[in-house]
Amino acid sequence: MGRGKIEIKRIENATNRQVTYSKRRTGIMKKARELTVLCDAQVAIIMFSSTGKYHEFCSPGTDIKTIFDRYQQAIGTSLWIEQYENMQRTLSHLKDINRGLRTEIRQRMGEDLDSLDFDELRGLEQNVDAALKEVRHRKYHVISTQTDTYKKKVKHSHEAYKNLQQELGMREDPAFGYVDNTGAGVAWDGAAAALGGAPPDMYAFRVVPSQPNLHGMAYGFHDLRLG
Amino acid sequence: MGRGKIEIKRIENATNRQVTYSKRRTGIMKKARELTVLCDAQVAIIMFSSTGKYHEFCSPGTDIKTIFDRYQQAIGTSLWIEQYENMQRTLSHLKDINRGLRTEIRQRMGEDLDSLDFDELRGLEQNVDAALKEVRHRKYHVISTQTDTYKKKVKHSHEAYKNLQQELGMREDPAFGYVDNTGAGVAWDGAAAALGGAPPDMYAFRVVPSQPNLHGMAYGFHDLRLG
DNA sequence: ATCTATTGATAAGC
DNA sequence: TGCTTATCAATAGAT
Repeated sequence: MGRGKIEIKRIENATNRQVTYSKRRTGIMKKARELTVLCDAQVAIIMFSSTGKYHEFCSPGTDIKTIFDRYQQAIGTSLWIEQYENMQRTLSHLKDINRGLRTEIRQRMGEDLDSLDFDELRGLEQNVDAALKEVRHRKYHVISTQTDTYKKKVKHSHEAYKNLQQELGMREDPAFGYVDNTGAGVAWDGAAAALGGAPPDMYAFRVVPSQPNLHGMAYGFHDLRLG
Repeated sequence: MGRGKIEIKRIENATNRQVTYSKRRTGIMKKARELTVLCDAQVAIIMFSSTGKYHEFCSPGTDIKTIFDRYQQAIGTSLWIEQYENMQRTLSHLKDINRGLRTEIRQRMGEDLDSLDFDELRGLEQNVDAALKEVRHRKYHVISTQTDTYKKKVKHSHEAYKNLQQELGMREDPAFGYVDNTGAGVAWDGAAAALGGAPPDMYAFRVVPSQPNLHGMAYGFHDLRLG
């Protein structure tokens, strides 16, 4: 229908293609509107041109989402609804788990114990007691390991210092009678400081007196509302 | 286009309407297909007849859901997608939180302590220690409350027993010289047993030697996978 | 955009 | 539904 018949295949000329798209798009929309009125039907059309522009048609009195939902239900594979409900289930399950975990943490902190009976309290006590031993053990392990490390570092530094001093003494021109002990001493102090401070403060490194944090949460305070 | 021009308004004759629906539907589908091929466009059409039957058209190489998603994104009011992504975010956030909570519980149980530095260990130790005191305190509270309760019950029972014995002694015919002390004694033992066992075992009621449970989870073991 | 020659769609009838 | 055909509508190509 036009000045000549055309083959139904992709129009290579981009301009021509765009023009034809516009004309025929209008035609389809009109047909859809007529169908809607004549036959009392519901029609939804979504179109994307090759240039990415979109156009839509929808029967009056409804909207595309409604028709799409109805379509999903009709076709049975209401993938989305199913997926949505699945997510909702997963979510509430996760929230339940979350609630339980927070309750357990509170109880491990010695709060909210009213709901526990004697056996549960006994179990909790034993468990927390065992945990305390573990934590202490680990703490002592860490502290002794660090102490050893620092001892070694200090020892090595001291040896390096003595070697340096010795070398300097050999290279120094005895005629000048001058040895830069001050400079060497400063270097030594600097090395010791860089290693985290020398004894007597060995156990005080990086100690913060306030509530310590773990994973961004302070032990002793938790936001126990549901996320 | 037909044997006569028709007005674009609802066709009252149902049969006629249905026939026209079929014919025009086919026409639109054909037009849509041609548009797809000629102009390299993506088209999705959903149609519902007045009788509720549905028909669809979709450009080859894609599907209606894809086009609808693209449409939702294009139009901006991607209500559904937004809601979906919101849920997805909430979900992964909850999962992260749960992961953190499980880690904290494990650490409160004395496990997975390697990642903690000295300060964190010190804070954890103090916290667990305080919690242990709380739990012990609560346990003693529960036990003393229960002990009092049982003492009272035992006392009441004993009084009831004495009253009963007295009443029996008054009603018993003294001529027979017989009082059923054995039976009363058995009754008394039964009452004591029903109350949870008599003293020296007062503290052993309902003690289960295995791992106690709390909220369906045993202290000392947790399913620490993500829900 | 607008204009037409031409093809395409379809109303009515069977 | 499917086929036919007279008629009207859509549109290809030019301007």
